[in-house]
This record gives sequence, structure tokens and C-alpha cells, in this order.
Amino acid sequence: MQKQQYLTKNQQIVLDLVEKSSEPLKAYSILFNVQKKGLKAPLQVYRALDKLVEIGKIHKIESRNAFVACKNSSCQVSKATAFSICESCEKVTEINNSKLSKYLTNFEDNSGMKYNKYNLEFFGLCKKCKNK
Amino acid sequence: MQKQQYLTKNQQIVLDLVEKSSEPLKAYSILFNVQKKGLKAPLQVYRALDKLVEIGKIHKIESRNAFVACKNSSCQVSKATAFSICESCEKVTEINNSKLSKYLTNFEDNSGMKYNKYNLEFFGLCKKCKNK
DNA sequence: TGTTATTTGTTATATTATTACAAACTGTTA
DNA sequence: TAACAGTTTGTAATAATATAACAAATAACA
Ligand SMILES: [Zn+2]
Ligand SMILES: [Zn+2]
Ligand SMILES: [Zn+2]
Ligand SMILES: [Zn+2]
Repeated sequence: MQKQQYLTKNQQIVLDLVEKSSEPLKAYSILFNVQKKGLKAPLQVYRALDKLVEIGKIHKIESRNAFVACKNSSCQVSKATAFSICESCEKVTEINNSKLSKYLTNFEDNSGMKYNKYNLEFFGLCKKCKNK
Repeated sequence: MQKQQYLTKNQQIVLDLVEKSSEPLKAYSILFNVQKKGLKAPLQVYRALDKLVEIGKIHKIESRNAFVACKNSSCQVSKATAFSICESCEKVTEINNSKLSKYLTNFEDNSGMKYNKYNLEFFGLCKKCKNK
């Protein structure tokens, strides 16, 4: 059998919720919201999240321990991700900038290490919060 | 009184331990190791860590929930950090590359957001692990 | 069908981090 | 000095995040 093509029921339930959300969701907030759909234990949510991250349908915002749906159709896997995070309202946006991704994907330093993945988080104030 | 110049006792104890370590340390591992020095509760460690991160003496590796001492003398505050992380042996190195930091510090996208901070984590295999 | 691998359900537990509040210490000023 | 304000510390309790272990159900397929 080749790599999974379809999402399992639990994965789909979790993905639907994350995609509907306008803000990053935390695992236990997801759990609370899918309990009526039958996912009763943390592990069921974490398993779904793990798989969805692996296949690039969602990303984890590491500094917030929260998850967002990928809005970037060219982002099939979670191996080159960049986000902007407002430190006031906590709005998170996935950055889709080909120059940036090219620059980082090709980045090499003198450590002899070959990078195959990166995650970048920018922090600041969004337009709205800046003007308050 | 102006901004704190000297570290408190607890901060110094925690910093000493993190600086001595060749690998990122987790908060509860730090706690275990400083208990003989009198820091008995998680909060004492977390408070020290928070302050040390704030003043740039240490950095948090977000994807690992672990802390490393800053090896970069020009890095007074934790507002522009980049790390390479080996996914096999978990070795972490702070990247000190002025081109990269200049590029990211000056990065602007079309969101109207002004960034004042970023954190970048590269993943891959270090030289040693690559040749296994 | 029987066999294997994957996914799921369930309980328990481990790990990471914060709240709340009282006590001790530090520097300032009446 | 004594009162005070601000900061740091100690302590207990608890919240929030994440994983281990194992049995049951389901899916792929020879
Ligand atoms: Zn994406
Ligand atoms: Zn904002
Ligand atoms: Zn540094
Ligand atoms: Zn390695």
C-alpha cells in the first residue's frame, strides 16, 4: 500500500474544525470541540494532529502550542513554514513568500549541515494593533 | 533604580547549569539538577528561565521545550534567533550569520506588519549523523 | 478465508507550565 | 530610624500539554 491518500474519520473531523477556525487552536480546545463527534480522549486528537501535520494539512505554531490549517496550496508537507504572529491579539498568518522560502531553503552555513526543513516565526504587532 | 544589572542567586545557579551543558536542557531536568542548591520548586526554575530568556542569556528551543545558553556575544536580547537542530542526535547549534540575521530583520511582507522579533529553527542531519 | 498492518479506543501517567498567596528582601523617603 | 513600595523568593496546589501501554476493531490483501 502506498502513502495514505484519504483521511481517516478522526483526522477529517479534526481537520474540519481547524480549517473552520479563524485562530490557532490548542489541542485540548480541539478535544473539547470534537467530543460530541466521538473523540473522547486526548490521544485521539493528538494522533490526528500528528498525521495532519505530517502531511502538511495543518501546521503547529511552536511558540504557542497551537495548530492552524495550511492556507498555502503549494505547501504539501510541513517542511518549510513561516508565520507572522501578533503579540497583542495573537493573530497568526502563514507567510507565503517565495523569495523568503527560496532564501531559507537554500540557506547554508559553515557547519556542514544539510537542512531539509525549517520553521520560522516572526513576532510583532499587526496593522490593527499597531494603530491602537 | 535602572534595569537590573546583576543576576539574582537563582538566576545565576540556573544560568551556570545551562552554560555548562553541551545540550539543550529541559526545565524539569534543570530543576532536578539544582535541587541540591536549594531550588526546590518548578516555579523557581521557570522564573529564572523567564528572566534569562528576557535578557538574552539563554534561548528557548521552541520545538523541543528546552533551553540553551547564548553563545553569541552580540545577542543581548532574544529577539533574533536562529538554530540548527539535528533530528537524529538532537544536537542544537545557534546560528550566527550576519547575512541571515540582516535578511530576516529587514524582512517585510505585504501584511503591513512590522516585525520586531523572530525565531528560526532549521532541521536536518548534522555532519556526524549524515555520515552514518 | 486467514494473515498482516494500520487505526482506534481506553486508561493511566508523564511532562511542561502557571495561579495564588504569603514571606523575605531591597531601596527610598518621611 | 521607621514606614513604604517594589521586587524577589518560597511554597503548595493545580492547570495545560503530551505520551505510554495495551487491547479491540478495521482495512488491505494474498
Ligand atoms: Zn502551509
Ligand atoms: Zn494584533
Ligand atoms: Zn543568542
Ligand atoms: Zn546529529
